[in-house]
Amino acid sequence: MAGERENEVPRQPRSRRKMQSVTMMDVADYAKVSPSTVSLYLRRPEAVSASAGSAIARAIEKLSYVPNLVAGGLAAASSRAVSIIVPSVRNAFFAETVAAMQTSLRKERLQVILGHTEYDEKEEEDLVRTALSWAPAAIVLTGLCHSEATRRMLTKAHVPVIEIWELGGPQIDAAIGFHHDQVGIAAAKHLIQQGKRRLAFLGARLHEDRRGKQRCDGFVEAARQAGVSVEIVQHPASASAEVGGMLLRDALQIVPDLDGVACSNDHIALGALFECERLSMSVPEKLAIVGFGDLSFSAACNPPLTTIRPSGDLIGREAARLIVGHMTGKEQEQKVSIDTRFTLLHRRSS
Amino acid sequence: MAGERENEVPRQPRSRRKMQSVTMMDVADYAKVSPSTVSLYLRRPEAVSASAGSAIARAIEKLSYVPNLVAGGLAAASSRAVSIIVPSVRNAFFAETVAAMQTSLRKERLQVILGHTEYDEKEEEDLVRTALSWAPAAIVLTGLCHSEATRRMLTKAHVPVIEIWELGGPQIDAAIGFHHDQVGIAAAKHLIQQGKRRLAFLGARLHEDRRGKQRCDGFVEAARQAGVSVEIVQHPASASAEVGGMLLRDALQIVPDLDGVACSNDHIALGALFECERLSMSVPEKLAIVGFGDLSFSAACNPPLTTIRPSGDLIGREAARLIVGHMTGKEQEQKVSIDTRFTLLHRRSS
DNA sequence: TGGCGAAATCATAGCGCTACGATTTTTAAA
DNA sequence: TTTAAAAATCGTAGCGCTATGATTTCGCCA
Repeated sequence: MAGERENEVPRQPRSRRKMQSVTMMDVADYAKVSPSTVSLYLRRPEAVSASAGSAIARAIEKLSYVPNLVAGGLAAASSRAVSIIVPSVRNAFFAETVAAMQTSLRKERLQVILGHTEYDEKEEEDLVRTALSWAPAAIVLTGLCHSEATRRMLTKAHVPVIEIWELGGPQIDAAIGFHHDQVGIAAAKHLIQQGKRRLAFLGARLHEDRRGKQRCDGFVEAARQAGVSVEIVQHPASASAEVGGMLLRDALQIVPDLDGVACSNDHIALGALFECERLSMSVPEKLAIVGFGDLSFSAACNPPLTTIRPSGDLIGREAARLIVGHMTGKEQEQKVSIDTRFTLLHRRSS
Repeated sequence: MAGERENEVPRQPRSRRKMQSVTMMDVADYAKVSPSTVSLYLRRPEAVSASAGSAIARAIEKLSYVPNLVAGGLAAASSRAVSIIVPSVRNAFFAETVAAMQTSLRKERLQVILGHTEYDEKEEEDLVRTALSWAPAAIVLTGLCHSEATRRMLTKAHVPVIEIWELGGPQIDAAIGFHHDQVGIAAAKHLIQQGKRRLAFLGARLHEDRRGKQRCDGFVEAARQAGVSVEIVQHPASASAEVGGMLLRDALQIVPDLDGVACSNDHIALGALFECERLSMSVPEKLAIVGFGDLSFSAACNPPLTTIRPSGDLIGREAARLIVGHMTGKEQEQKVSIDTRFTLLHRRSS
């Protein structure tokens, strides 16, 4: 890195690896203040006099100083990083939340460190362990279900933990999300209200997708309570339009006079819609379809898809708000839980 | 945190904030070796004798020691973090790459730090600045176009830089991706081969989406060279099925006897497909449609969508490979460029 | 048994910054 | 003016770890 070894001294006592060429010390020298003042200025500009402030600002500009957050994190015993652990960013729901969080956190100069569990509890445990070694300002996890070891590490570490996208179970610190069983209930009630009486839930990967399963359970429960026939048709693969088509075919085999389906998400619903088209089954007359997610294509289908929209971005923004509140000491409450709700969008597929 | 202040000394010289309760020192004491040996064991287990190794392993297990990567990063002048800056993770393409990278990097115990530019060059500059203050092992950027300040910072910082998802321009260090103009050319050639002679390119947000624009340009150029009529129809909003429908209507207004369209991505193509359905326009007989991306729904549409598949995951894996190679010193080459190619999937929409 | 090179281990000096407590300067009240 | 209180600034001891070079231990042959 820095080429500082070729000088006249026959042998230097120690050749140190340097991280950066210009440090806070250099800025302090240039601005004729002490390093502490520079540090203070960087963290709480309002605590420094206007004259010192502008001198420091000029020095930073002149030397193009970039603070070393790693050193800062070590000294402060907490880094300006937030660790977010989601099942997968390929999933549009989580991508939306991650994007919203990152946007909100950036304003507070917090960085997002990302990890994917791929729906594996052991992987999550590992990711949490690594996350902790970064001494993050907060850790964000998906869902309320974690291994015992994960919970133990988190409670021992004294890091604020936020669990997102699920509500209604034992939470570690804060939780932000909604009740997935209520989504299922809303879908069932809606279909029944539309006069449908032979229902099915089309689900992908329900053995791994806890929240999908909750929606399914809510749906089945509500249908049963209303005295309406209901079946669960599922497939172990992850959700896609192809799987949706297959599931609808399977469902029609089991319940030939099927007249309403709820799907674990809009990918499945879209596939079901395409399958109806292929089978010349009129939607919603012969079969009503309700999805989940309100994905990018949902409003543009033929017919437009009735779906339930969660607010993934709101979850992200609220999580960021909580983290920032916690850091600034405003938010004292630990065990908050925020219900971000969901909306049923009644479009023409039902 | 650590409760070490209640001892007999009337007043301690300094109350220090502690990051963690059990440090490498504790492990060393427990295992009866020096801290250096523990550090060595953690970084290169094979350099430590079997007896010392197992003693250390036992100590780590017993004390449930979690190494502090922040301290490690400071001491080593480079952290085990890789900063990835993409326009948006909501975009399925980048989500796929990010996911693949994170999976590959995890095996080498490298963390992903994520940032979104939202297609804003100034934002990118800011993100790069912050990224640098983490002293990452590498920085991954999207595309080859960056502000002058960004380039300056990066070259000055001596960090390996990898630019992804674009090839064919001046690159900083390594670049991994493909030539987008060739995608456009492939789409045009394909449509012409199918006997189509009145073409249009349906594009969303082409003013911001550089790579979409490149595909568009390639398409138009190839069509012109073949002596085939071609129009560009665009919309400033970001890609969605709704915009796709609108664009197709616009296109038909401009070119009533339109017989082939290429779309800036599959969202647009899907919208066009739906619009055809509404207009009772047979696909591919009256109108052939080619998309880009091979998104989750593309194979399941009616008719299945002909599209061009980039390999987003391969880009991610290759990037990870390069980074790891660089860290271990295997990969010496700087200015490599890796062409990950693309595939035209001829399905029934053309 | 001695001696030598290789392997294993160690002691130490920071990496760049922040928080603490102390000191200096400024402000306002007496 | 004096003086207390408030505001601004400073000096410094680590935060926990790694890289370096030095030292010790080991394996092996003469």
